[in-house]
Amino acid sequence: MTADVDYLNRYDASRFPSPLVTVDSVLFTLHQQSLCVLLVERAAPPQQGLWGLPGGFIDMQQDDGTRATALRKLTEKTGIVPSWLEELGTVSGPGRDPRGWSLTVAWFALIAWEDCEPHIATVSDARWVPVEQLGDYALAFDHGDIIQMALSRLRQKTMYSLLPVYALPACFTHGQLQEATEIILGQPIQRKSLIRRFEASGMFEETGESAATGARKARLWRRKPGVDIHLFSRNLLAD
Amino acid sequence: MTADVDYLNRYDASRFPSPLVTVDSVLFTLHQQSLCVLLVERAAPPQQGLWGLPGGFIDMQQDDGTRATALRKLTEKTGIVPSWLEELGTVSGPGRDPRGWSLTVAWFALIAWEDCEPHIATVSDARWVPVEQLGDYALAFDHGDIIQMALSRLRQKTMYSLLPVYALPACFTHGQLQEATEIILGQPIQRKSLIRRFEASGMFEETGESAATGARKARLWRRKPGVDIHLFSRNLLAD
DNA sequence: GTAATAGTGTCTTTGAGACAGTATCTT
DNA sequence: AAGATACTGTCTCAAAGACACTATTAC
Repeated sequence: MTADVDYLNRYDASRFPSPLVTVDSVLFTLHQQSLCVLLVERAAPPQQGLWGLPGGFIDMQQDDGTRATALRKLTEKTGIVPSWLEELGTVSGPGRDPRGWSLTVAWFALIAWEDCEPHIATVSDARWVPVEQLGDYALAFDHGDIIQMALSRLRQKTMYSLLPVYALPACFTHGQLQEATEIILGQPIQRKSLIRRFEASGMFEETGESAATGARKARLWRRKPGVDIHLFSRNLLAD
Repeated sequence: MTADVDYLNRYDASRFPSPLVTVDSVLFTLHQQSLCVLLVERAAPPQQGLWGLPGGFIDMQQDDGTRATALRKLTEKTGIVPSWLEELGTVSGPGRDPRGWSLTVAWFALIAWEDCEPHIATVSDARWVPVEQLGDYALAFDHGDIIQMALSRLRQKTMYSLLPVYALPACFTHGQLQEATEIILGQPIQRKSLIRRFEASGMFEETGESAATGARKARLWRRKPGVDIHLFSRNLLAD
């Protein structure tokens, strides 16, 4: 290892050509019965004026990993920290960015509409787009593909976990979770199955409060602090 | 988009500091009742002499993505193309490589021992290490963590797919698949459950041949050409 | 024949799907 | 009381777990 000292003294990273590295996030939320993605209008070239994912370059001074980069960019746009953030994967190649060989680390996030709505309304270059309307937008680079990757991951994971809770406010009812799950999957699910899983997951506790969202008051629940997401060994909608 | 032309003429990637980008692979195989990982002795600094994952820098002339980089490096070491290769994720940060802020795209691969054994024997700086013996090796960077990520992904995926077939030769018996699965999971599984899945997957066809691996001859199977891996909606060993 | 591995039959168990039934709230 | 939503009970169904059983080969 002492050989390293010598080597590192002579090492100059800038001598080696290296790909352009960016970090982009697919941030989902639920609003008005629709699954929405946050898009940002590109203010500078390349592809100025097109819509794309929130993201950008790594700040090597500040960021201690690409998760930090993703969080920093998302917080700039939404004003809050997403309650779920996981790595989706990378896309790379010589042709996807006109500036040259590039690599993007894509992240995938969920947020409650209620939590960020006040802030996002003030940002004119960011917009929540329902997934069904994505076709109306000219998307930059391969961001359309990345969004499709994220969508399929979101739907897959919804089948074997209660991921949709991360798109709900801190306190919520069974009915809200069912609605969120159905919007994400695009089809109705059995309430009974959902509640069975809800109990079995051990992820939640009652607040004691109840909410009058419908005719009868519904109990309110919250995530137990510090409890990890539970993965089920069977899928919902397994046919 | 015409604004891009001007912009790109003036664009010089080397003006921006960028992280060190590498691609590393965790290549698994099965040998003598053990799950093994391919390790390579580092021939040059940093961390010369330590053992690490096969990998290296992207060749921006040749590689059309990090998958190509991973394949190129694996083929150099093993002489063959792995039958399974998927992206594991990235690790990044300022402290993991002494040369500075770095990012590694990690890939995860499976190969049949029989297919690469002749070649690997001739390469003195590469070695198959049974996972139980990883503790005996001083591993470079955070390669130990990456191997653990790969191991848990491999085991997880083995629970809801027949991934272990990719660690078998082109023709194999039910018994070999069961053995492979049990080695990977580290515990016995029900042969009946495995065969039920095997049939249901639609991934395989009989060769017509049979092999005398044990007392009674066993039928030989192969993967149907062009058929994708089947994902089950329930896990094996769900307790 | 025996021993050993290959392969099948079938009962149990688990958890999702379906849906009827009861409870509680607003009007 | 009526109507709506919240919640429960319970039957069916699909696939895994368990394990006994039969089949084929080597010796």
